[in-house]
Amino acid sequence: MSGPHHDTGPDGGQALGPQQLGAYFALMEAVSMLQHQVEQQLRTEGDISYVQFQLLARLATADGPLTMTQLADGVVYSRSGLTYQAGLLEKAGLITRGPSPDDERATLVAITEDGQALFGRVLPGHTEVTHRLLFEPLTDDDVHHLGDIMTRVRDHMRAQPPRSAAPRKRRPSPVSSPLPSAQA
Amino acid sequence: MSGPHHDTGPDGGQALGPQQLGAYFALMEAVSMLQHQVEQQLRTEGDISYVQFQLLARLATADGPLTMTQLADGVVYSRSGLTYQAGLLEKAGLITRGPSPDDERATLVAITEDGQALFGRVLPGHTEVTHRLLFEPLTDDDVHHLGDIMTRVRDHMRAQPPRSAAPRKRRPSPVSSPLPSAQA
DNA sequence: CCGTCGTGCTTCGAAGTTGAAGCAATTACG
DNA sequence: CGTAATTGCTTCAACTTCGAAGCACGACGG
Repeated sequence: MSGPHHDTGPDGGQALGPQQLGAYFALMEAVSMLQHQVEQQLRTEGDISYVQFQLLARLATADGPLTMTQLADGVVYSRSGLTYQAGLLEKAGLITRGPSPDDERATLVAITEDGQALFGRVLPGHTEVTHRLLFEPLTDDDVHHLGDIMTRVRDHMRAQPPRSAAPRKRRPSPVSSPLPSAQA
Repeated sequence: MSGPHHDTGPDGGQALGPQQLGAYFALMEAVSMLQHQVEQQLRTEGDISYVQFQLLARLATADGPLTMTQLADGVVYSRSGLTYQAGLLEKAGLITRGPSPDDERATLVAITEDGQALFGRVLPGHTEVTHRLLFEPLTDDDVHHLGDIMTRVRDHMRAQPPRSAAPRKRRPSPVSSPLPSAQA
């Protein structure tokens, strides 16, 4: 058993072994395919994108309204992207945006009944696709391993310091993600 | 085509257990973060996108020139996307496009020396990022498991018949902005 | 109070992706 | 051969995303 060795290679770079290359490629391709299929399903059944689904999911499982910043965390990389998507969702009547009583510069976002209804309508299909494509060929043991491995990787990545200076101060309030968060 | 009938609930959906949910979320978030970091590195060191890197990689490791279709396979989901990217790469002098002697409608794409040089220049950084973010917290055993699991998942997905095989079109309403609040 | 800085969100322009439509070459089939 | 269906690629319009710049509010320090 070897530990998590990460020696710097003799050539200055880190060479990836065949085992690692295979894992890397399979991982990226499989996730890419899964994402694509999930998008198809969400578009077909609910006419929403994966990003919009994630936003609805966050709002549906949150206790109350969220600010734009809280909502964006882990779903999109830019605030402007969230502004755009929130505009679409609001226009569709799935969410509402209103000023915060405390901070008038903040915008509180809440899910509407239509939004919850839509979320409930597409969730089974989402689950079905995920199950059929991802979990069907896996044993319980595999799932356990996968979760353990990817959780460790994710936490490791989160702990990595940003390569460049933070353009703006980050909000260190990591909310327990009850729903899919694509990235931080 | 109806899949496996493992009906576990009255709503016809497959419920995902906590173990599966955790694995799913960690998987998606970790890959998303990894992709983002890789894009940053490629943009910084070589001024190319991840897609462009993948295309160069395919050409660099292929025996000879590839057709557009062969090149697109597994990298982009639309042919037009490849046309666009190939245009950029050709303009940058990294690849060449020419007609095929056999099929005159086909376009053969080959990598130039500049393209190979650029690929060789950014590859170490790519490897380094992948190693640092993905493999550093993993043991050799983990990598083996991950590769095994994801390879099975990928092959399983590849074997899945396209959803558009037989069924007729149901509702071709490609509305993206105005989300229909259709009360089913 | 008042000026300054930091924070929350939006607007704007640039770049990339997709699906549908279109064109040219090839193959299938009488 | 001759016509029709198919294949390979490109063009085009619509949509999405991001980063930089901008606006408005809130927190401090004088």
